Amino acid sequence: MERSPNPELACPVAPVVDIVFSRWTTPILWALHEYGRQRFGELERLLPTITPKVLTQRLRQLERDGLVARTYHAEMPPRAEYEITPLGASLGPLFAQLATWADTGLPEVERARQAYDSH
Amino acid sequence: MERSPNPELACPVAPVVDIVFSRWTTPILWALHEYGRQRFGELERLLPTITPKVLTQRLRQLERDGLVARTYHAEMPPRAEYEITPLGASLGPLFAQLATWADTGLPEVERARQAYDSH
DNA sequence: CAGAATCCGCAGAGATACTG
DNA sequence: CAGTATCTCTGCGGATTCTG
Repeated sequence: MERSPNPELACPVAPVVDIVFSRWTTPILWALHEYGRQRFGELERLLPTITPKVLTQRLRQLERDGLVARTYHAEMPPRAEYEITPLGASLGPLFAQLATWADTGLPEVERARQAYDSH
Repeated sequence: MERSPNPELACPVAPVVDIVFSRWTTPILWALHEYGRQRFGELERLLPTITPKVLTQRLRQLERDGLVARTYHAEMPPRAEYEITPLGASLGPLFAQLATWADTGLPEVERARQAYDSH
């Protein structure tokens, strides 16, 4: 088995992380996956602490990466709707497994932290 | 089905992301998982672009979270070894599924980006 | 060798205000 | 309503230096 000189690049997980697990992307994808198609304002209400600027940035990134689809209606008032794409939905099992790991993993992490913090 | 007021907190994936997918954590875990127990300098060599300060920070975080174990030998010269814990190793299937998703997902993302960038 | 300490730059987040 | 336009500010991360 040959040693790769740079696991940072060889690590097959790293590129996915940049796409799927950057700031705010998982809560956005989760909201769209759970509650279906949402308007911009609805997403703002679902994610109370995000600012419109950042929400726009993340939605654009997700749209560019093909995980989210945007449909814009130039009515008055304007209407923009966001929904998850098949590619985005294909992350579902992954998120499910992540949630499953969290069930037992997070408590263990919490215990490890308390043990560590009390020297 | 009741609507949670804050998917950012309700999203069961979010807390895991902070622990597992913060900067440099996946390449480090990957390296320890692939190549087994490593000394500090060996990790530095495996991750050529990381600085010792950041490597130390991330290793401390991973140790505190119980994903990595550190054994220190106060010899001369000193020797510190890092290995993945059972908890850290329990992320293996997750990483495998992530890598599997990458096989088909990354090319699709790439196509989506090119389509988006050419308007 | 394995780090700690310090200084520094800057990308990205947040707050606020404005527009088609 | 669905964003943009500025501004500010924090925290990550890099570079450098020092030590047991």
